[in-house]
Amino acid sequence: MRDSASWEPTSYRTHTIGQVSENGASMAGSEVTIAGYAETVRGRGAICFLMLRDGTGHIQAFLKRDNMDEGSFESIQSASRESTIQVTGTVAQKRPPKVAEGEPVPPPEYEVNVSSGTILAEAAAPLPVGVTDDVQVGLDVRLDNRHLDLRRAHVNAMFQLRSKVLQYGRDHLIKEGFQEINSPKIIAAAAEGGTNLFPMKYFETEAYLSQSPQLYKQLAVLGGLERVFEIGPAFRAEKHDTYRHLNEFISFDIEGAWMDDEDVMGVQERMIHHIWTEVSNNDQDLMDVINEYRATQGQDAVTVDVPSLPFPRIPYCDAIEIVKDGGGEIEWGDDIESHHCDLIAAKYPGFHFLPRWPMAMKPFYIHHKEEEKGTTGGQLSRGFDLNYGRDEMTSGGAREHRVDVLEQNLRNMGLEPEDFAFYTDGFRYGAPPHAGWGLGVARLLMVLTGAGNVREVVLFPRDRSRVTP
RNA sequence: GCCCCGAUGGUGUAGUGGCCUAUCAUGCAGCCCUGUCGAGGCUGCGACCCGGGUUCAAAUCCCGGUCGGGGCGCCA
Repeated sequence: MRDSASWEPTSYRTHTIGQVSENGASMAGSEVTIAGYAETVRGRGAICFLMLRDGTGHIQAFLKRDNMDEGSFESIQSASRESTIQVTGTVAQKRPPKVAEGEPVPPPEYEVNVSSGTILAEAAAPLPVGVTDDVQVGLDVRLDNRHLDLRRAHVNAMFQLRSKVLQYGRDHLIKEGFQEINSPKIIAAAAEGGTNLFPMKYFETEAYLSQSPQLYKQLAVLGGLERVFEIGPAFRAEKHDTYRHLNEFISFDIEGAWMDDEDVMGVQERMIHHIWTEVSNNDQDLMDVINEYRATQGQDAVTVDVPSLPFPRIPYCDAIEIVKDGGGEIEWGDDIESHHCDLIAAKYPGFHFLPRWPMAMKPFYIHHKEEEKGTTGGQLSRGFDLNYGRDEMTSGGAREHRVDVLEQNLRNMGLEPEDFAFYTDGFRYGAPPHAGWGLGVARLLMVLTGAGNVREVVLFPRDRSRVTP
């Protein structure tokens, strides 16, 4: 539940439910108006218990037929679950619950003795997914009814954590001198070869949805913005169907001048360290809500283990050896696949960088040094990944700032430098060496919250077969 | 794109050719109970994805479709 201590009153309430339930002792006797969802309504003829929930807490409203207008008493008593209800009344201490012999007496709780109330909007029944039911609902049904799914405490907690993660990440980057930018999402050409783009009609011409801010954040740095970051959508028209892929996702990107791959790996590990530290210090209550739910599902609790710095660095050539030693079939030059990552993760649980990939496997904008060769003599690059377990979180690297090499790289990959003139022209008038990375926000959230599917931590996910709601 | 699996009330499930007029939970409706609080008790409501086929008989077996799940590829 959110901390609402500083929230101002609104037209519909004098206090949040959190403000009342957390300050019951000092507020006892004062009149409040609150509003929320009806979590349960227990009627007993002459009296009625209404459990109300808003985004900040729960509280019981106590209704007595003699104390209020009979019509509104009747309507609230017969209200369906999840209806929104506004009540006005006096804060008072609840009668303590019966406890078994020998059990500890719980601390005093407070309720609102209602003098008037209104149903703001009746909820249809039955609910397509229960908000407080024990039955476990399939993900697809939940996503079809995300508006109700979000009312569940642990789902709500995940999205509050998401907001916190972005906040802490922003705070850290700003502290390191990065400034936030927004790059265009409607573009004329592929930013990187390889991934499929969604075409769209743009007046009389054809355009595409951007699959990465890559080229634009580089242009911002070349232009002198020095250190930039962007948190924005990326679109990929790939027909993948896995727990970790979506066709629209939020990419957390940075780019910095006068930096190489090692420098931006440092930025990344410090940022993740900061995020984990802050969550650990400030948001354990949200983790508790998630863990309460996990316990009901027989899942282990997730803990916020602040990773130590620096993160391990396992150069590509070493990673190949680890996979081979673990019995995996792989050769230098092969991609490191998910089952290979399991072998590496067995040795390096937690976050770990995989730097110095073969140049042939990296996009044209990745920098390489001619003298850096792999174990079989192949050209290495200054591109890296950040993995956690078997999952890739980040892809990044030092960028190629030599325009002649950049154009040769394009040609090597079967692309026409002329098609990228808008980009390569940015390198013709003095380009600072620079580096950066792109981080999948939802993948990071999966690690933090223990979510087994990226869709859990995306509000309205877009995959191959889902464009609604 | 490839491989494997699945579809039963609103939701989650039991079910392995006849015991199915289909189980249980949750939900919903109603009744009982004047302080409940995971409320409780009683009564009721509500389902075999669609289209073909096999069979005396199909929720159950076969084929096709649709939708979903898992794995892989590709990536963040």
